[in-house]
Amino acid sequence: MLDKNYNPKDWEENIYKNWEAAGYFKPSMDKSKEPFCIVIPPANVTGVLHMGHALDYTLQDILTRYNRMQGKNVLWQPGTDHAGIATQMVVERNLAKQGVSRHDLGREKFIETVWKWREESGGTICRQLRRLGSSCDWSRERFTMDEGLSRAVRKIFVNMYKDGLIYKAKKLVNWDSKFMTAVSDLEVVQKEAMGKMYYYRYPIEGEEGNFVHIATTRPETMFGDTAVAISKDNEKLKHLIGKNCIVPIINKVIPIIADEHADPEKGTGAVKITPAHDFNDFEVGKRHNLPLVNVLNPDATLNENTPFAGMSTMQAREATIAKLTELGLMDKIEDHPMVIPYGDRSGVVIEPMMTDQWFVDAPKLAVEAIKKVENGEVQFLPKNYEKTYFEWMRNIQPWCISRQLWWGHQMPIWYGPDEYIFCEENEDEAKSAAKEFYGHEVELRRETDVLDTWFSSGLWAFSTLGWPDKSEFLDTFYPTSVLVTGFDIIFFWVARMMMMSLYAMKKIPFKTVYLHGLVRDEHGHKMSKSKGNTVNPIEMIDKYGADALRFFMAAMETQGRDINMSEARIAGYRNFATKLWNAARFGEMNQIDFGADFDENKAQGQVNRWIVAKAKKTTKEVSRSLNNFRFSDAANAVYQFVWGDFCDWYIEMSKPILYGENEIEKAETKAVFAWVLKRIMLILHPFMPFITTQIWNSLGMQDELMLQNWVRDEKIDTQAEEAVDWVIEVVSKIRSLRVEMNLPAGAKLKAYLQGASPAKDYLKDMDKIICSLARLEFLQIREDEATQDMVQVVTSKGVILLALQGVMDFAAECERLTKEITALEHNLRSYEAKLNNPAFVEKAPEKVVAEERRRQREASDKKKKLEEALTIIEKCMK
RNA sequence: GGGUGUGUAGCUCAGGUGGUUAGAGCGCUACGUUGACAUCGUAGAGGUCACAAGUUCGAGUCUUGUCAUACCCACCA
Repeated sequence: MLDKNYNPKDWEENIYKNWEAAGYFKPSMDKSKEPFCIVIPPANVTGVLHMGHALDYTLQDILTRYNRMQGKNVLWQPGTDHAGIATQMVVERNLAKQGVSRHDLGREKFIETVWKWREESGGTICRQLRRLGSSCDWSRERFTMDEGLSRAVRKIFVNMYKDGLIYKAKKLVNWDSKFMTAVSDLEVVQKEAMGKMYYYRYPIEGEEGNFVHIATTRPETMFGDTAVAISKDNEKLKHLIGKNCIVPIINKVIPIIADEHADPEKGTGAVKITPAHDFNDFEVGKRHNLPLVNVLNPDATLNENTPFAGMSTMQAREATIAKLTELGLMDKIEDHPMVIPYGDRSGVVIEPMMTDQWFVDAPKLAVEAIKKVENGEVQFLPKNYEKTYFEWMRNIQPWCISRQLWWGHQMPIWYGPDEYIFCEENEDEAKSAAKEFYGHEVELRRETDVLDTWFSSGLWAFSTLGWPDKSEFLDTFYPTSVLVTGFDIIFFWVARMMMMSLYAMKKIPFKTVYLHGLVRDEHGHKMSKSKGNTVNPIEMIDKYGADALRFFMAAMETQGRDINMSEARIAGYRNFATKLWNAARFGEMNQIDFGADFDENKAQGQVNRWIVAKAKKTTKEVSRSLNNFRFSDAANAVYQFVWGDFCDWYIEMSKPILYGENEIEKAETKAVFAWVLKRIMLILHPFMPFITTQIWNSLGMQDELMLQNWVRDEKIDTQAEEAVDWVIEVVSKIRSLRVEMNLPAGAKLKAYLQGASPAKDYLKDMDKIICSLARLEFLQIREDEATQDMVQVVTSKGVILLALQGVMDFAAECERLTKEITALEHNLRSYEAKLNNPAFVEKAPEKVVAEERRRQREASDKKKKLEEALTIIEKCMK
């Protein structure tokens, strides 16, 4: 039995528990079935569910449930990510509240704390995923730092190192001075800001009063200058090339060199070269063999190579300018728009810094990864993201994978006494390798750096399936079927997965990449905590049910475009669920037996045949749309069928039969009703798994809905469609006329059909239905002419004549209409006068004028309508 | 500087290969408690499909340009 009201909160969580307990999310592992697999984009363990997750996971669950219902062997592989920097940051912040720093604890204790913290709060996002209805196989849940995945990370690392694809190098990298670690290019965000350009001059060595003028946005780095560059094409300045100049304050002599990096058009044409703190200067330095002078400490304060050791860069900048001014070397300071790099997590300015770091040879790995997309083995949807992917991959830089953090996969690298590198999967192997190398046992020192989180995420498609061990799951499900993720993650994750998977497996990780957009607020602004415009999906679920939120996501998802949040719309889909709930209750109240088998092809009644055809058409449309990842088309097709065809028309049309005397018709209609409702449960289930299961179970169905088979390749009987579509047309037109002519709502009209076949034939079966829906006393066929008191309703298949005699008082109505028309005419005159007044039109605000025009148009339209009605009535009176 | 989107009803958005009268939800107006449902029903108002030119028998849809707007990448001494 169904409750009187639709209250999803009462049973959603319970239904989920039953599914999970029964093991329905596990793949069948039936070898004869086609495999289908999605690996979940691992959520940050520290995270809580946001709208982006809700979208991402809803789409995946729809695909998972749909394919499961296709009878495939389906695995949705879940898991979470250790999210190095993000997690370490959260735990450090927690510790700070107790006045403890990670250094107080030491590395080992700190990592213990992180693990403990994960145990306590790490399950949140997975619990929230369950609230959404996600049918992933939780028994296979993985974590990027669990034992198996850590082993995969070490193995890949060792292999790549030995293949020369991972190497250590002293390079200029992006340095985050808050976390005191290197970060990759992708973790740096460029922000525009108004800064200052400082113009000052360096004296030329041995030429009193001669200077080279330079311009810079970062004067405090001048202590790291090891040259000044000028273009050899710079006619004005090229005479200085070859001379030396003096860095003031520290009085250091540096050469003036020729380099094309110095654009004569920019700045002063002469550039100070600071190879240790600028990516361009670094390249210049390499070309000219310039020494590197580091002027910063890891926390971005100035070091002892400068006169301002210990100062922050901003303090040092001021001090430098003050000193230069004192020395009389400042020329000018100008406002200058510039782009400053910030750490995406730390929010502090990123400094290019010379350090020892580890790199993956991404340019080499990219070659295959590009090819597989070019040749179509991997397809991006929407397709234009392939261009973005190519663009990035073809210009890819070596990937800095080492992080000077504590939380993460410590690199499997050991150093011998002479710093010789041993890269092995564990300490024992490293030791024996060292023993072999040195001829005796030695003390080894392990590398303290950890790996970029995305290194382990990059292995996700195969590591979660059991790699490097032999695994039935790996054999069955790799390559996976489709990857669903946000477009913002293409570089971070999709590209890395392509490269790592192709390296490790020699096979693509997935066949299709479906990229969706961002969920924005209702006005299209990006959601952010600082703006305070975030919406919590769990709150939406509490308020409207998970099904409503899911359906919203599906219905809004078109071709990967961004989605604007709309609570009103979610409420609308809750209403849709209520509507369906009540339709099911209607069936229940009419003692419909849902358990009985029925061959829908045997239905005789027009209306029954019609709804069966519509149901099959909708099924086909949903299949076709989901096969092509057209989520909104699929959702809208079901929505329109359930609310429009089934509730608005079929239920109303079946009432006269259900309440009538014809037992044969009644029995068939009940059977068809049951068949259609069950079909709705089936095709709606991927979108709204909770309500469909609840109704299914409440109606006494024994088998589990989510394991039912989807129906394919049905014959659709299109013959019945035309008849019922005409009935709908007739009823709609009569209803319109009733309102337009102001007929009393309860008045029963006499109606006659003037028409030939097929309308006449349709009438045989359906006059009762038309009468009931259009509130007619009767509808008969009439061959002779219409009498005066009749109005014509023209339909596509014949004319319906409505007899108005006795329904309304013609004289009174005539008087009412005339009065109303007179009043409107009066109004129209006043609008016209106003709008013809040039003073009004020119001086009044545009809005007011437009409003006046709108009123005028409205009044004029209404007048026309009333006049038409009056004409009809006058005719009737004759 | 290079690239990718978007611009359709008051609001938020749909409109694969060009084809009757351009759709939906919300909002709005009028009416309505008829034996599933007021979380509802019936009817209705509301659009120069950003602008301009072109291709075509026919353009919201294709081409070119303009304007507006969002994002991505790179660079900026």
